[in-house]
Amino acid sequence: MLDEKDKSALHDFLLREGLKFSAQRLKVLEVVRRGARHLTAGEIYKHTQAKYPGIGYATIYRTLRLLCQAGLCVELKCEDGVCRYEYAGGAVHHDHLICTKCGRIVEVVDPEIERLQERLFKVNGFLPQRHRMELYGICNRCKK
Amino acid sequence: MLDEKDKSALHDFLLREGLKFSAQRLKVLEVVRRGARHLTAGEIYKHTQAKYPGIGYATIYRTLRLLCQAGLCVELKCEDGVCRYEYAGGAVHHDHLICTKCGRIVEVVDPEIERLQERLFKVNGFLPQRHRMELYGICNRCKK
DNA sequence: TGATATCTTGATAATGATTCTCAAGTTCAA
DNA sequence: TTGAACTTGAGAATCATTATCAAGATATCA
Ligand SMILES: [Zn+2]
Ligand SMILES: [Zn+2]
Ligand SMILES: [Zn+2]
Ligand SMILES: [Zn+2]
Repeated sequence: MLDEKDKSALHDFLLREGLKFSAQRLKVLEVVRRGARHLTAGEIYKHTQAKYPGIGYATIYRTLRLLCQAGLCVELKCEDGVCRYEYAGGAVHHDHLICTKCGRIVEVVDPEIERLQERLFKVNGFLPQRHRMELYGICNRCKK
Repeated sequence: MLDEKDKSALHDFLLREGLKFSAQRLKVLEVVRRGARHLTAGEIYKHTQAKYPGIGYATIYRTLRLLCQAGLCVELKCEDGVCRYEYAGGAVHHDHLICTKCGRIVEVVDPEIERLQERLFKVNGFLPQRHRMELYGICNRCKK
């Protein structure tokens, strides 16, 4: 169900941190890996229930945090106050273009913007860590 | 305490929307206008209490939403899940550079980035509405 | 292969920011 | 001045996320 690469990336991370492997953690990774992108914790909970009945909400949240630390997942704090998660194993950074009518999310990346962001960090004496850029507008389907 | 311009901008907005003027609304606007930038609703509540004892939390939240609609205030959804507000009467758009150690917030704007963002909207067939860009790093004071 | 120390889990309670409810108080156009 | 419509404050409700903790699973080492 899951690439060996993903599974061993999880294993390696757990070992490195002195943590333990579990079926639950693997199932959550599977859902994040195979499911749609930008799922909420609640959606991930439901999908994981199908593969592992009885799993609890707390485990979903704990595991998502773990996967983020392992670099296998990225958390996106949305304007509606709900976090969404997406698989990030070996994926490149990207930003989001979001339709305010239908909620459609398009992933974008502009190398020139990325470069200018780095410059902003430097000019202001900051050590760059990460950034978040969300562009809100109305998509072509909703413009009519 | 407040520019006539701010006061009448509030009045105009309320009139236009069929809403009513109140001392509470004026005081909240005053706090947002005169106080520090990027205050949380809780901080605005405390500051407003000093000027208008007895004001309730609900009124603070309701008024902040109103001021945002009126274009007098801008809401910033922060990573810690708490919203911060800043006066926006006639102010220009800006983005935020945030120190992950001390929480310091520097306001920045890069016209070139703004231009490229517009291009991203167009290229993807979106009608631009707004955007949010936050750069997270460690500021020079915290780098040591 | 056990014993065991440590980590993980699920149920549930707690948290904390924000929103809702509603009776009582205000505003303002007529 | 009057009254319909809007606001307010107190407290309850919401809702995503965290914390708690006893019971269960994992991995290490003899
Ligand atoms: Zn980017
Ligand atoms: Zn994405
Ligand atoms: Zn900008
Ligand atoms: Zn600002």
